[in-house]
Amino acid sequence: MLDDRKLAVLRAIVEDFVSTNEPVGSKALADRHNLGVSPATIRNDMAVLEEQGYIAQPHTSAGRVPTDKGYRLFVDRLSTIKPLSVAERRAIETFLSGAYDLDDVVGRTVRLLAQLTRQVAVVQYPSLTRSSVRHVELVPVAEGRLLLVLITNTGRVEQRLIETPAGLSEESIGHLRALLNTCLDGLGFGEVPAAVADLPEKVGPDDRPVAAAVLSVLLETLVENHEEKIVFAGAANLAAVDFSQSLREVLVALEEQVVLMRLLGETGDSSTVTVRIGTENPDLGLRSTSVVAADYGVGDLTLARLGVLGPTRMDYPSTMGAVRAVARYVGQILAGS
Amino acid sequence: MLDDRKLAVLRAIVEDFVSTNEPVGSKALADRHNLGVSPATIRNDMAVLEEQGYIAQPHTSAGRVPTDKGYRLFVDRLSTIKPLSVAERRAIETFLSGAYDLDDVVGRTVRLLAQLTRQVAVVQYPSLTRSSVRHVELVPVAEGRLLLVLITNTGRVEQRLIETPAGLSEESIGHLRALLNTCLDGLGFGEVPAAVADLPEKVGPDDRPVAAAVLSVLLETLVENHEEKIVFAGAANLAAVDFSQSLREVLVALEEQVVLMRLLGETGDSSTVTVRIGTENPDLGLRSTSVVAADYGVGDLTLARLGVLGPTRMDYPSTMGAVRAVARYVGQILAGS
DNA sequence: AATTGGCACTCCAGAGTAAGGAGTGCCAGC
DNA sequence: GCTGGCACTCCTTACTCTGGAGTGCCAATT
Repeated sequence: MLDDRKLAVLRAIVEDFVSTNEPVGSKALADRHNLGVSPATIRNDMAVLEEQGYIAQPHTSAGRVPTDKGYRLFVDRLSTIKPLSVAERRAIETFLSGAYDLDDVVGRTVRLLAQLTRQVAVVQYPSLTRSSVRHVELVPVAEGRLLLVLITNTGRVEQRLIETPAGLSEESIGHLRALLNTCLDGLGFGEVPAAVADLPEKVGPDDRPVAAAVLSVLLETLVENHEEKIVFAGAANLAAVDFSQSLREVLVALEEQVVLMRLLGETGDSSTVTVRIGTENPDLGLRSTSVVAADYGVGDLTLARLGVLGPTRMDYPSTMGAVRAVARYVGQILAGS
Repeated sequence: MLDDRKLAVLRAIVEDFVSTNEPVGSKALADRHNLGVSPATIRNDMAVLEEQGYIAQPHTSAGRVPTDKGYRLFVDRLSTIKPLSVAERRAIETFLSGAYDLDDVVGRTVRLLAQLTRQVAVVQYPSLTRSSVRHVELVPVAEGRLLLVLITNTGRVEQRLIETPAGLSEESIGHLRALLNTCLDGLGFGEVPAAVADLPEKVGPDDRPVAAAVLSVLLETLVENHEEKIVFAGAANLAAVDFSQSLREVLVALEEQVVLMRLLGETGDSSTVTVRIGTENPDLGLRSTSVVAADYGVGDLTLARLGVLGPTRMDYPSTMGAVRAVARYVGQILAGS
């Protein structure tokens, strides 16, 4: 349907439009890229591309602009991921290796990615459902209140307050803590519910209510797992692009954890980097943005996702390169710690 | 120098400009506020106010706009903090009391404040320097790496990775943990350095290097305290106001922890709510914004600050009311947990 | 002495008009 | 199937013009 030259024209249109942000016409194309044909021929090709929905004109007698469908074709068949330069790789490495805990790793990653791509970066914390228990701690913080602290193998630390019956002895707490740790150490979070089911029966009758309270909070934290932690950075980069009135919508979307989660999408179908373009996004406020995302993890184990959000009119090859590289380095850093 | 009527005129100008965002003229003033005098008289007063630098005109033959100096006078002498409505108070209370840990309290607070004021809210985590140690935990996460987890009386949980010599026994770790806890429990963070100074001497010779490593990380975390944690929310509200090109600058400033810290300013000079107007701010990118901030804490103990950032042209009385109210409620919530 | 109405003046905002130019679609010729 | 030519469209920019809001000043009034 589309011969090679038409594809080349589409590629040229995307590249020019991305770099100039202005509708591109047949003459400019013929000048800047040596396609070996005249503007008139290009016009004919453009007419076909437009008919098939890959490009559109803002108004009669203007140049052409890629549609979402056009970008999609570009990403799928007309471009290759652009590897980062050596200097960039080195910068990533040194910047990330300075991190001293998980919060810091995630914080540095998200800032790094935002700076590298000059867009908004989004990073999800290593998912609880794919982690395992390293240690459980119970700390009394006040009469009738315990702090449950949960440390995962990925270094993530979860904390949760528990209301307990008054008059709980130090000894009972110690006992419970020991029980929990022997029960749970090293367990994947999926296995936790089964492992702790009979916990109340293992403690003295007086401590049953406490055990039950701790258990319910524990399960709530892990299994329902309703608060996947996720952060973003680089909002300022949005203001640089001309988003006109939709900037507000984008900012609103970014502040909603839920939207952010949906944005990164399901963890990948094996392909390294996934791209969502414009209306392919689930959220209405983000019709004119694209998301480039990838899984990251240690070895074969996928921990979570990270990505970049920007205007549909973005430099996909470079952005995909940056996302892929950062995802790999984060994996390495996490593996090392 | 400025009689009552001139002050009334200034107040009217500020109020009208804040609500309409347009330069206000003498006629409009005479119509909307019953000042009991004619527009001509008001014009004379305005000429005086302008001469003294309280108001300015964008261009000849336009209405007047308050200057930073004008807002300052308004805040200091012409307005009173506007208490929140009962409904608003109740909403705050229920919203905040649903929080289940410190992260959650801070997160809810910042979102609440942003929503309440329709501006950007900034909340600092309870300062480490004013907290005390509740519990110290050492968890091995891999060969040669320990995770130091520190729990404060305010419920804040700090984590930090420690590189240790290899071949550390479970027993040594347990010993060190016990030592740390007995040394430090209940101590204010200012007292920590002195208390742990002789720690290496209390452990066996083999464990000295580990003890030293733990100690240096601990001190680094607490005393240097170089990373005051601080969060913001409501960036989307910035887009609603017309910040023209400076929006980018403001967003950039917001993403810098350091700038954010300076923004909230020193912990208060006893007055409940402090206001920084336009050029009074330390940061250049924020010349056209104002910051309304307050301390929060439990009882007499100040823990940290929170506040709101918006255009200089903001509704100061309401914003101050919201900041004051939220600061109080956060204190109550923290006291209760 | 303070206040007021009148008046000429300034200057922005918005609407209308015109010229320029980039780009298109179509067609006939190669 | 490609190309050059040509008429046409319509955006962009600049310019002009007018209406109106607002000012500053002054002479009259209280």
